[in-house]
Amino acid sequence: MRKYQNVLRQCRLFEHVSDENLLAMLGCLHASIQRFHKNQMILTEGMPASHIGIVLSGTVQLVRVDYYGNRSIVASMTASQLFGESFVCAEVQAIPVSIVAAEDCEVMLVDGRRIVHACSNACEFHSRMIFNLLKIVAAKNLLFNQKIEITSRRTTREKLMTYLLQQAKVQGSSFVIPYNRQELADFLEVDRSGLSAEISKLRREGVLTCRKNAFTLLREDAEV
Amino acid sequence: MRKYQNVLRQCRLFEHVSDENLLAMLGCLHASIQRFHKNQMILTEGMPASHIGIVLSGTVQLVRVDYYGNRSIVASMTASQLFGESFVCAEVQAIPVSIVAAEDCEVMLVDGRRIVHACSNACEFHSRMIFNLLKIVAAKNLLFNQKIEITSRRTTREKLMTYLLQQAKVQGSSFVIPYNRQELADFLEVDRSGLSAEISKLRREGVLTCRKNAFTLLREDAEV
DNA sequence: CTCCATTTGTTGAAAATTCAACATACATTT
DNA sequence: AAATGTATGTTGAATTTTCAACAAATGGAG
Repeated sequence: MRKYQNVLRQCRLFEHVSDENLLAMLGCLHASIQRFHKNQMILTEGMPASHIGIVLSGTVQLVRVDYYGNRSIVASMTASQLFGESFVCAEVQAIPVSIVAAEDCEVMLVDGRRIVHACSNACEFHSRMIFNLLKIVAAKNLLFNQKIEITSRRTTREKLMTYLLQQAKVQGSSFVIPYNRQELADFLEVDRSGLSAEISKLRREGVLTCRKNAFTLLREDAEV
Repeated sequence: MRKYQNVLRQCRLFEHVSDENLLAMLGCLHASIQRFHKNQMILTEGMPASHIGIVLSGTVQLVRVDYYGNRSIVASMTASQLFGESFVCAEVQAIPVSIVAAEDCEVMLVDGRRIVHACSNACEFHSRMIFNLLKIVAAKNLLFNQKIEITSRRTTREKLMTYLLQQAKVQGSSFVIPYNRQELADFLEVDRSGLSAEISKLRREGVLTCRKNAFTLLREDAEV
């Protein structure tokens, strides 16, 4: 566990928790560390919502695959970020999405019900964790809002620019995105080839430059 | 306040709170009741996130209007439901959406920071409310997931059917939706005329019947 | 370095959406 | 009952997306 202490300290779930207490809490939560290879399922749609995951290394994606096999990427999480917490907190029977390893990764799984339900050990950090969880889940809500802002746009160009401008707002006009072209298309909910064409067009128009996943916005005034 | 006790008792924010304590808490939260007419703004995009609203009567909508005036309805809330809580809990500077009265309505506004920040009165129900808030915010998260399931579909028909099947799952095959045609289009993020055309087509195909906002699904096996 | 597999870019045809304009239905008021 | 305003349905043209197929580029492995 010690090996992961730095990542865990970054995790907002343990904000304002001292290192020694952290280890005690992990025991209380039945924490276990697991490794997953790229494309492996971590949590599968339909499973009961019992565990909360903490990404220790690598990247995991929240994905939904419909009846026809169309993949849709809802969100992407990297080191120190949580997944599955909303399903546990809302006490759903079956989780409505899957969590997949986007690359080789390590995750810590904890028994979510030990957080949400009363802790029999009367663990004094229980309420601190609930408070932290509230902030985390609320922040996810904002992420969903951003995602809806994107998908509410009607054209591929508008969706792409809305996403890129969101990123530029946080990271500055040069930034790296966590998606390759196919993944970006699955996140923006558009056709990959159409997306590639649109990126080329924006490049020709001098709105942006990009090299793989690294984008630079040149004229942020460009009409979205 | 007494007049609204029934609605407030329904509100999950006050779950496991006795009536007498409820009144005390409302004082602690600086609760005020306000009336809004149809189409009036309750909270406007860009405002600081300070208040949590509880719908007492009528319907409010979470909307986003883009640069070109295209309206997008993110969600709709009725009596006893909360709005604005995620923005307060996530401590954002400016709220990213607006809250509008979809019809004449009454709402209770409470000072959200009094919930999220330490209560100086050491109010003993503070932690109970935080716990309730966690469940509410997590449940909203699931709603967003449903919304994304809808908007991730590519065609108007698929978006509509996804929404109707979601409703049928909860309410049974006959149900009333909280949207007129234009609002439904703004919620599904599609063109209104195209939506009308698709509804007519589904009607002709014998997949559903509808009268205004009341829908009945006839063949739920219909391919989405 | 070459080969192979994967990713990204390009293109044209088919399908679907959007847009605008109008027709019809519905509800309310005068 | 007529008139008015709003909501809903219909249609065709223009735009955009999707789909499929292929070309080009990239990145590792041997």
